[in-house]
Amino acid sequence: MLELRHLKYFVTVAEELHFGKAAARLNMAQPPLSSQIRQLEEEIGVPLFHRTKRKVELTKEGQVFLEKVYLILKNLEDAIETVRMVNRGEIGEIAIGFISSASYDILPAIIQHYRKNYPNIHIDLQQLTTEEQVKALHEGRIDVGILCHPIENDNVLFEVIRQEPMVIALPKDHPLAHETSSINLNDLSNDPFIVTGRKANQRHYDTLIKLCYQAGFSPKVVQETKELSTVLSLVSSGMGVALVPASIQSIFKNKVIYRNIRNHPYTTTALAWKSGNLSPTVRAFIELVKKSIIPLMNQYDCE
Amino acid sequence: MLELRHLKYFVTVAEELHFGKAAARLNMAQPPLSSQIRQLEEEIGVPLFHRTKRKVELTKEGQVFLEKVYLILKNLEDAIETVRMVNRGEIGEIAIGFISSASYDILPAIIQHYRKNYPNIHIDLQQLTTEEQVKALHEGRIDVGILCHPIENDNVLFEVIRQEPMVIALPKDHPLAHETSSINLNDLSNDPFIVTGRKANQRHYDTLIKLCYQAGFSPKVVQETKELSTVLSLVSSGMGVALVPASIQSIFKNKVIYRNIRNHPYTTTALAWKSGNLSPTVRAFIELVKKSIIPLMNQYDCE
DNA sequence: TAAAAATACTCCATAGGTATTTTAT
DNA sequence: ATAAAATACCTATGGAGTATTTTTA
Repeated sequence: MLELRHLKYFVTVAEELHFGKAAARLNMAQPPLSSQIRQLEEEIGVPLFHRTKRKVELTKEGQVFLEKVYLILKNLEDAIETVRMVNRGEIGEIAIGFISSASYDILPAIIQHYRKNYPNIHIDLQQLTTEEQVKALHEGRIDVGILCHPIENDNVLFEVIRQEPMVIALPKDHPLAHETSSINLNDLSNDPFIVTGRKANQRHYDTLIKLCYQAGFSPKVVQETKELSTVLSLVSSGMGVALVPASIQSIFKNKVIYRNIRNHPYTTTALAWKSGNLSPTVRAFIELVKKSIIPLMNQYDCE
Repeated sequence: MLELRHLKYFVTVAEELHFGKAAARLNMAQPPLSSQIRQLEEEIGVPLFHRTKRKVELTKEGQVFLEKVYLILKNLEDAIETVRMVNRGEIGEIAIGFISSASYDILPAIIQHYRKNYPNIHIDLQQLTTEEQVKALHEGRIDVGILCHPIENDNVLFEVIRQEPMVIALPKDHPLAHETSSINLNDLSNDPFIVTGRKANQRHYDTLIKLCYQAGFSPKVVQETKELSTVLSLVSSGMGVALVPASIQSIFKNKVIYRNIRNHPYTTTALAWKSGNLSPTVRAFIELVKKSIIPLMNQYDCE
């Protein structure tokens, strides 16, 4: 039976054109090398060397075979190296889902770090709500999700990336805009609220309703938008107030006033993935987020 | 040590996704197959299958490896098939030298037969004198030569292709043109002779001189040309007579009269090649000429 | 006659077999 | 309960070693 051994021995003898020297290079004795080469020639049914007792040379067939075998052995080495890179998560592709609120600091931080460490992975980014991400994870449309915790789903594992306070965004001319202490939500019971769309982001809407309910009132929603940045844009125009995660404060800083809330409600962002066998790419991504991103995200204190 | 065995077993298991069935297809028992696959995984340092006791599936790495291994095994098969074709002389190239007088019937017959049997061999044709061919054979510029026998050279082997009479070409209005019996060369002792160039074809020139000398006169050479066809063209114009091989009679038949010579001088065309190791292409060419061409060339009787 | 491949033989590593166990469904 | 992979252990083929012969330049 033809084996790689035969091909490697053949290449060495073809390079040395001397069975003794070739055997030395292969760290073996000359007779078994001769026998393996003879076996190779019988296997493919073609003489590869002209031998006399004095000198060895390649036949025409041997010359042709040598070129081909070089390539084959090279391809095999490359294949193994490629597979090892795949194994280390260094080549491949990853589809990442994220909620819009992650796009202001968590997502850029992750992408920047990840691309630096794994430059040959193709990244497919998809902005999706938390619920859409859970579905997409199951259907394999995304490999990992950056979403709102908690999620009520077995088969999905997660790691909390960050807990951050919810804050109130106020127009500059709002009566509460210049207080220094944190405010009570029920101070806003008569204010119009701007929210990200009920349909587009059920969870955010539900959170607002729940917090206001706990504060003893039902919020007056005047406008729904799709993007969080649009919410803030409308707040800055004086249309109303909004409940937003603290990390958004970096943006619209000079047009909108952000105020902490008395009882410190918070929101949790997590990295999620489907339980079961992870591809090396996904495993490496999760490890990198755990090791490099989560430590960076401890800027808010939420007890 | 990684062997082809491992790759073939891997492909089979990857196709069946079932160690038992794969082992059956490979005509072996399941445990050694499992052990060989495990060995492969350890060798390249990467898991290729997710195994439970109940089902087997390819890892991401395994999927990538499978594609590459398919190609590698295919390339190896192709390489072996190519080498076998080289061995049968079915692919390659051959450089053939030939004397101009062979180009009228021997060469076309050989090329036609050869191309029909070996359509994938590239043929390089070089018109050369006999002496040039002997040199070219030694220098490896041609693989075989079609030339004038005899040749005084060891290291060159040959096979006679054809012996043919030398005949005299006469203009239509020559006094001897309408005799039916063969003529004596010395009947032409006063005729002007046209020859292929002394420099271009020393051997042909020498033959003429020798035959005339034996007939008791020295020929009067009025013109030298490079090509045999030019000689005949000049004969037809009435410029003189010429000594030519009989096989040329098919050409210029209606413009020139050909007459046999009393004592039947003849010329011998042979196939020649360098002694030593022949490439399969050359070996096959020589065999084909011996078997198919030489029998066709027995149209002249030269005893 | 000297260098190098082939031959003759010996040995042991390991590919592959058989019997059995483990485990997931 | 059953199917399928893993484990344990055994066998024997053949790859590789040593000693020697053959050959030709």
